[in-house]
Amino acid sequence: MPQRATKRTVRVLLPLPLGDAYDYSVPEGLEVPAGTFVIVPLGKRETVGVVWGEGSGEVAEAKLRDIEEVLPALPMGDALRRFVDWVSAYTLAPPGAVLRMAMSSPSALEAPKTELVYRPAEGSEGEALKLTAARRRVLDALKEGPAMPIAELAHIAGVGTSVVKTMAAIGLLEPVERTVRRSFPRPDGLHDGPVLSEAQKSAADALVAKVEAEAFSATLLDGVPGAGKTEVYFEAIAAALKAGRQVLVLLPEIALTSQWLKRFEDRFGCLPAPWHSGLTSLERRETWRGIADGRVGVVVGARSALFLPFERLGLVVVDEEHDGSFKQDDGVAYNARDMAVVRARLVGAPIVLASATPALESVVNVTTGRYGALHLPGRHGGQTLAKLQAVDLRKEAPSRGHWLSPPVVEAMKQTMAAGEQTLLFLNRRGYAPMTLCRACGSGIECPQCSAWLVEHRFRRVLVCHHCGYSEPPPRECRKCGAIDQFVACGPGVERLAEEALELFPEARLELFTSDSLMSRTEAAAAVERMIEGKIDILIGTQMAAKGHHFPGLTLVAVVDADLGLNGGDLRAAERTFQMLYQVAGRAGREDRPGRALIQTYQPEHAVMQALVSGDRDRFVSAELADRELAGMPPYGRLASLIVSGPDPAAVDNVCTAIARRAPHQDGVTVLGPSVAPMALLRGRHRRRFLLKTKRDIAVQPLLQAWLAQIGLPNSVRLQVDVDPYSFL
DNA sequence: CCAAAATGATCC
DNA sequence: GATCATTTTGGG
Repeated sequence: MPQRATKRTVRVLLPLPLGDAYDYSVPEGLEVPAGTFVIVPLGKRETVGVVWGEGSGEVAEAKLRDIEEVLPALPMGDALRRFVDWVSAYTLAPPGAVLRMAMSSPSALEAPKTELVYRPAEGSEGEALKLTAARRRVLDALKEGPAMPIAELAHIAGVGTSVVKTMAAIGLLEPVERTVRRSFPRPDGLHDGPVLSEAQKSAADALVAKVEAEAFSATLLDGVPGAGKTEVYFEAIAAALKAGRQVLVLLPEIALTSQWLKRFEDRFGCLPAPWHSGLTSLERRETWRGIADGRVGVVVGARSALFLPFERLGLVVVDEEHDGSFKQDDGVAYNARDMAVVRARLVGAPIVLASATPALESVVNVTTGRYGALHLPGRHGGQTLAKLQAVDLRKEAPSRGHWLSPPVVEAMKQTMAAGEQTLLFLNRRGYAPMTLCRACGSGIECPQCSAWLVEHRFRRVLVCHHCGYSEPPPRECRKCGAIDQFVACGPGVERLAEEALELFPEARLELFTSDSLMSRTEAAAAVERMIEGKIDILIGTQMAAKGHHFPGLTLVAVVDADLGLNGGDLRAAERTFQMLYQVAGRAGREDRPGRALIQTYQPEHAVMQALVSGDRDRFVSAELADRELAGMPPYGRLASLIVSGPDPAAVDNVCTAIARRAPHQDGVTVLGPSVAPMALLRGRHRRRFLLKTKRDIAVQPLLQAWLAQIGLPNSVRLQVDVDPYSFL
C-alpha cells in the first residue's frame, strides 16, 4: 500500500497560559483559514481556540489530534491576531493569556439564534379573492416595514396567529429564517455639534484630516479642564463615522459617566455601545457580535475594550490618557494607553490621546516627534480656571482631631452663604486609615498583608484595602489585652463628613466614594443630585474628581494634598500634580470663577508651587530633568520582577538564583532584591527586582534570556511587569 | 499503614 | 486553566 500523505496541520492558539500555539491536524474537507474559531481536544476536555497559522510541523504525528469543529463565528481578523502577538511579545505574557482577553465573550462564538419571520409571498397581490379584512391588515402591516415574527405581526395586524399561519399555508405569506440580532442605533455624526471656538475648530480640522487620511498617526490633544477637548475629538469621531469606520473610545472606568454619554448622545443622536465589567453576558455577546460584523459604530469602554474584534476600526481615542488606571497590574501587565497606540498602528488608523495633564511619556513622545500635538489654550465659553491657593497647615492648623483648617472652614461658610457647592476631596476611604491601641501604641494590622486595617464606621467593620479582608472592630487589643482602648487615627472621608456636619449641621451633605458599597446607579443618582444643586457639601475620593462637571460647584478643598507625595514612588509628584489639577478643575462656572484650597504641610514643594502658580510647563520640565538625570522613564526603561510566595525562605531562594544570573552589560542596572513595598500581600511574601536600562536597549530579550534559567517551585510566583506604573 | 493533600508535568 | 501521576504529610 502506498504511504498516505501526512495530514495538513495548523497552529491553534488556545486562551490558556501555555507558552505557544499547539499543532492540530485538519480533517479532510474542513476549511480553517487563519483566524477561524475552532473547538479542539485538549487532554480530556474540549477547548475553543483560534487558528493562528500553518502548522509548525514539530509535533510527532502520533501526538497530533484532529480539529473537532469550526465555530460559526466571524474569524478573528489579521490585525487583531498580530496585536495579540505584539502584546504578548512586549509584556512577556504567554500569547494564550493575551488571547483570553480577546475572547471575553465565549457565547458570542456560538451559532446565533434564529427565528421565523414572515413576508408577503411573491406575486400574491392578484389573489384578491382570498383577501379577507383580517388578511389585508396583515399584508398592510408588512407593506412598508421589514419581515416580522409571527407574534409581532399578529399583534400589529390585530389578528390571531392562526390567521398568519393559514396565510403562509395557502401561499400568501412566505416564512423566512432570520438570525436574531440586537439592533444598534447608528450614531450619524450629522447632528449639529456645539459652536466651536477658533482654537477648537482648527484642532478639530486637524484631527478630521488625520481620520480622512486613513493611516496611522498619534496625536496628543492637550488643554485645561473645560477647554472643550471632548467636542474636538467628537468631530474626529463624526468624520470616521461618515467614512463608514468604527471608533473605539477608551476612558478610565470611573470616567465613563452618564454625563459623558449624555454629551455623546447630544452630538450623535444616540448612545455609543458601552463595554465594561458590568455588562451582562447577553449584553456582552450582542455587543461583541455587533462590533465583529460592523453594526456597532462607536464603542466606549475601559481598557478591556482594547481587545474587541473591530471589523474596520478607523479611529481610537484615549481620553484622560495620563490616568494610571489604564495600567493593568494583575494577569497580563499592560498599559492600555500604550497598547492602544500599537493597535492603531497595526490597523492603520489614527489615535488621539487627550488630557489636561498629559503623562510625561506622552510629552516626551511629542518632543521627539513620535506624536503630533494639538493644544487648546483657554477655557471654552469664557470660563476661568479656579484660583488655586495653598493652605500652609503649619501656620493654619486645624484644631486637634480635626482636619479642616480655618481658611477652608471660612471659605465653606462663604460658599454656603452664596448658595453654592463645596467639594471636599480626600483620597482615603473609610473613617480612619488606622486604629491605634492607646495602652500599647500598636495599630491593627491585616493578618495577610503589611497594611493597616481601615475602619469603616458606617458599616461597623475594619477592612484591608489591599485584599478585602474584614473583621468587626475588636474591643480587646491583641498585643496587650487592653479593653476599649482603641482610637481612630487620621482622617478618612467618613470622619471628614462627621466634622463637616459638626460645622454645618444644616448642610445637605453626601459621601461619594469608590466603595463597593456604592453601585453604579447609586453613584449616578448622587451625581444627579449634585448637578441639581440638592447637595451643599460633597465629600469624595478620586471618584468625585473624574468625569463630572458640577455647575454649582465653586469651592474645592483638598484636605491632604501631601498624601500621595511620600513613599518614594517614581511617579509620586507627577501623579499628585495630575490628580490635584484635575480636582481643582472641577470648580468654577461661567459667571463665577471657582476657588481651590490645597491643604499641605509642604507648600514649597514643586508640585504645590506648580499648582498655585499655574505653571504646568515649568513643573513638567523640572520633573523631566530629574527623570533624565536618574535615567528613569521616559528616558530609560524599567521592568519590575515581583517574586512572591507564602514561604519567605522559598521566595528568598528564588531571589538568590535570580540575582546570581542577573545580566551585566553597559546601560543595564539591576536593583534588588529588596522587600517589595507591600512586603506581605494576601498572605504572600514579596520581593522585588528592578531592571533599569537605557532607552535604546530592549528589555524583553534581556528578561527572556535571564528568566529562562530560573526554575520556580510551585508555590513561588514570578510576575514580570514591563513599564511598571505604580511601585506599590 | 493508608489516604488525603500538595506538587509537578503535560496538554498538540 | 484543568487533569493526572507522583510525592509528601499526617493521623491512627
